[in-house]
Amino acid sequence: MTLVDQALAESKTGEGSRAEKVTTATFVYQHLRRDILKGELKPGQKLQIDQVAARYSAGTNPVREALNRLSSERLVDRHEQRGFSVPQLSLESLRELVKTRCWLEAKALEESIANRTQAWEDNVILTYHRLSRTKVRLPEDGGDNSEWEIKHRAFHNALIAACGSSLLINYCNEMMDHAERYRYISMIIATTPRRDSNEEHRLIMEATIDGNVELAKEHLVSQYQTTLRLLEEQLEIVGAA
Amino acid sequence: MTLVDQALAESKTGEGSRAEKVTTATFVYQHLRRDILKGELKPGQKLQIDQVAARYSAGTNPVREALNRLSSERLVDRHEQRGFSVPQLSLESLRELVKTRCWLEAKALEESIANRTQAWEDNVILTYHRLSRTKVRLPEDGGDNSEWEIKHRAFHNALIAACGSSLLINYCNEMMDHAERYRYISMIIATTPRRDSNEEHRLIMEATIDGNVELAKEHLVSQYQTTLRLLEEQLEIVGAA
DNA sequence: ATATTCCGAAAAATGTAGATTGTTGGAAGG
DNA sequence: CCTTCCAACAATCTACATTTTTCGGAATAT
Repeated sequence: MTLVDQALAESKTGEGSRAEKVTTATFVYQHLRRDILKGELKPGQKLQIDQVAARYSAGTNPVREALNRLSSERLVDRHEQRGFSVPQLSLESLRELVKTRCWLEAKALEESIANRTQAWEDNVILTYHRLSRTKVRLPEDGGDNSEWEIKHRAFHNALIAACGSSLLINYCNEMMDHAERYRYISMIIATTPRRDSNEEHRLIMEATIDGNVELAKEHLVSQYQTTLRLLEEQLEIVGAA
Repeated sequence: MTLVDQALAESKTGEGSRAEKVTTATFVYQHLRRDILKGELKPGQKLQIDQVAARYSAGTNPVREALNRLSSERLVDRHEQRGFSVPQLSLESLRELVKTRCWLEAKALEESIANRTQAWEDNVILTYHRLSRTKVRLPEDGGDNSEWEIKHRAFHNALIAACGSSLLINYCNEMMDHAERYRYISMIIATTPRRDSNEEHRLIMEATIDGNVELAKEHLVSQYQTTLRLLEEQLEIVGAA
C-alpha cells in the first residue's frame, strides 16, 4: 500500500480527511508532519519538492507552503535556494530538548496547580485513566502506537492546561512533537522491554491532584530523565553501529 | 517615498538587501515581519495576497510562502480558505505575554549565570554599554527607534545566551518580537515622557555580573512589569477612545 | 414593512503548468 | 591538483486556471 493510497483510505473513514474542507497545503502539512514525527521520513533526508508532491499527490505549490510552515516549527530545515530536509536527530539536541522541557513543563505544571479548578482536576484524572487503559504497542505487535501517543499527549496537555499562558502551552506542544520523533526512532530499534510508564504517570497525577507542587514537578522531571536515559542507551547503540 | 522605493534604497546600502542572494519569499518574509512589528501593518488588518504582493513588488507565490512562515510564528493569523490577517493586540494577551516572558527569561538568565564564562560576561557588559549610549527616539523626533530596538534586543539576548538551550533562546526571541509590536503601538500614541530605562538595564547587568541570580531575575522581571504598567495605561486610553 | 433566504456576479484564495534562475557534479583545460 | 565551464537537475517564480468566499439585491416568509 502506497502512502497516497493510505491517505485516501483514511479520507474515507473521516480521520485526517481531505474531504472535510481543508486546503491541499494543509493536507500536505498534516501528513508531512506526521510522517516526520513517525520517522517515516528519515532524519537528514532531503525533501525534494517534486518527490514530496508525488508522495501526497499534490502540486509543488501547496507542498512548498507546507514546508514553509514546518520550517518555522523547526520540523524541517530550510536551506535558501537548495530546498528542505528533515532535521537530524542527535544525542546532544535530545539532551537540550529534555532539559528545556523539564524547565518549561515544570513551570507550567506549577502554575496549573496554582490556578487549579474542579474542571481542570477532573480532566487530569480523566486523561490519566484513559492513558492507563491504553497499551503501548511495540513494533513487534504490528507497530502502530499512535493511539497511545495521542492519549499520552492528552494527559500531559491536561496537566499544563490551567497554566494561564497559551504561549507556554504552544511551546510545550512543540517540544512534545520533537520528543515524539525520538520516541519513534527508539521504538524502531527497541531491544529492551519497555518499563511500565503507568506507574510514573500515576505518581505525577496523584501529586498534582494533591496539590503537592514540588513532588509533582519532581515526578514529571524524573519521568523525562528516565526517558532520556533509555533513549541515550538506544541511540548510543545506533551511533556505535 | 513608497515602501518599495524604500526597500530598493536599502538594497543599495546592503542592509536588508535583496541583492545578497535571498529568495523573493525570504525578502517578503523579512519585510512583512518588520512592517508587522513596527505597526505599519495594523493589528486586525487583512493581508490580501495581491495587495501584499504589490506592496513588495513580488508575485503571489512568494508572498504566500512568507505568510505561511509567519503564521507558524504567530505573527500573522491564517484563516483556512479566507486568507491572512495581522493578529489583534489586546491587553489580555499582552498580560499573558509579559507573564510568560518573565517565567522563561528569568529561567534562561538563571541558567546563563550558572554557566557563566568570561566571553559571556564580556558580551553582557559590551551590549549593555552599547545600549546605554543609544538614545530612545520618540516619534516626535523623526520616529525611527530601530537602532535602539536592535541594541535592546542584543542586550537581552546576551543575558540569556549562555542558558544552554537554543530552543529556549528561540522562544524568548519570539516573545521579544511580540513585545516589540506593543512597544511600537504605544510609541505612536505615547503621551507621557518615557522613563529612563538605562538605570533599569544597569541594575540587571550589575546583578548579573555579580552572579546574584535572585537579584538579577528580580530586576529583569521588574523591568517587564514596569513596561507592562506603562503600556496598560496607554492602551487603556486607546481602548477608551 | 421587515427579516430571512437564496441566488449569482465579483473578488479573493488556492492550485497547476511551465518559464526562469540557481546549484551541483563532473569533464576539460591550466 | 586546482580552476573553469557546461549540462542536468532542482528550486523558485510568474502567469493563469480553478475553487471558494463574499456581498448585494431579489424573492419569500413572518
